[in-house]
Amino acid sequence: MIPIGKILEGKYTNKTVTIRGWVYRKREGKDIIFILMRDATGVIQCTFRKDAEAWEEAEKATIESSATLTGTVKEDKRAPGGYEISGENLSIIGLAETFPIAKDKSEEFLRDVRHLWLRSRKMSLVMRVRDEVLWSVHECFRKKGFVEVSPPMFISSACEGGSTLFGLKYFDQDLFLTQSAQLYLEALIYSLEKVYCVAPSFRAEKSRTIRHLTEYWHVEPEQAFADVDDMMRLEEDLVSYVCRKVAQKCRKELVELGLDPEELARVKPPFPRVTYTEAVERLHKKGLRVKWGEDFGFDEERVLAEMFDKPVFVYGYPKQIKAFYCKTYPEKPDLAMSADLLVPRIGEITTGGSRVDDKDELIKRMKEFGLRPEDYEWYIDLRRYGTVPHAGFGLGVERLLAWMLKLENVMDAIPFPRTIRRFYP
RNA sequence: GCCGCUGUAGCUCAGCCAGGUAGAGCGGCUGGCUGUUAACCAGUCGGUCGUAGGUUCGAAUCCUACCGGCGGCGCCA
Repeated sequence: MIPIGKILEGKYTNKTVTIRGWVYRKREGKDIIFILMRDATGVIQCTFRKDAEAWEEAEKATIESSATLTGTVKEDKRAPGGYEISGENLSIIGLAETFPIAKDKSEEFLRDVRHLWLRSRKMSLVMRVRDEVLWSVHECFRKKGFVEVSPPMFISSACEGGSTLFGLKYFDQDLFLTQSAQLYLEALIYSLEKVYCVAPSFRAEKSRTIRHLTEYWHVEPEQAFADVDDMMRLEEDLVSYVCRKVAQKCRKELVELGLDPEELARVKPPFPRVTYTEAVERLHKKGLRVKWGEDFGFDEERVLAEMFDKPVFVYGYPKQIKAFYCKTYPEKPDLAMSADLLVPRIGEITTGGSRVDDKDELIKRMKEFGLRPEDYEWYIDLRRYGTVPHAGFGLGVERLLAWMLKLENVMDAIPFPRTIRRFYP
């Protein structure tokens, strides 16, 4: 059994091969049938003459039927890809009914039949790049001495506000699905110091945008004895590493998706860094009306991101617009040691920073945010027994991928997207 | 949560503003075709016009409610 990709590399010219895969296209003439076969490695044209033994079987084959095919490889400029197989034998494995996806298709329909649309060139290319993104994330953390850990998905109290959690019945208790592993990662740094996870996060935000999923994959590192500046360095290293690896290893995929690998290869540290206060000033110069102390909306993020040719960090936010666990600068107690990484079109792809490491400060901040410290006893314990300064961040995998591949929607960066409106298939 | 757009054949859409017998292309099927490139040519099959009410002699078209989908804002990764 020969992978089609190997044949297209010219390694089997004039040899008899057997391939297996699915019928990608079919065109019938009076005395000749063209069947384009695809497998995981590529697409190749196969011809069947009327006098061939396989003619009848070739006539029967329908789009997306699975089959085994034997024939002789020939170099032929008329064939897409430059090579074709002169078909001698064809054996249909699973005869396909009329495939619902044809020439005309809408985004809506393709999402209704996502289980079938995953077979398309576009989706398979994106899935290959996604694989490389995840692999290179693991590689990068491993090289830096981080230990991969597995956080829980069921949680008993909110990581942040609480209004955006999915609730569920857990036997006779009310529990939630996690929206971040952060609090659990914080517990693990006391033994492992540098940890990370790649896990799903669930958010019940009723967002209707091209950058929101209710279930998304979250890369979250947490590091002891580190602060927000260490995190920004880690983030730019990670994002650059991933971009470089994808540019190297997914060159073909990028080109077929209509992208320039060099553009990704140019994403290198350092990324520009802008303080919140500077960002407000820059936005004022652009004519946007933002008041110091207010969080940026998507319009502001977009304008900021488009000022630079690389992802940009915005750091030093007013503490009231950041989460309760965000540490503040000792010399500027109104500013959070927190940074967001912004990219054009998608907006935030990461948020992170230093965490509050003092027990009394943590309890005070919880109360300010209307949280009940008794719900977080275990988390407060982490500050009771050998607390250390520490920091971490969260990266949205689908947002990263959507930015890297210029996808129209984060839904196309995951095989089976879940949004407020869509959970089938 | 607020706002906008949208729903007509398996798929993509026209018809709706100005009410009067349901249309095209693609796909399917049948036939034709000198090697096609999402082939081409001819014929043919295919629809409770999202659902339920209402107005009207008459509703895909006007009105109301509901349902599905897409997007913008807010919220966030």
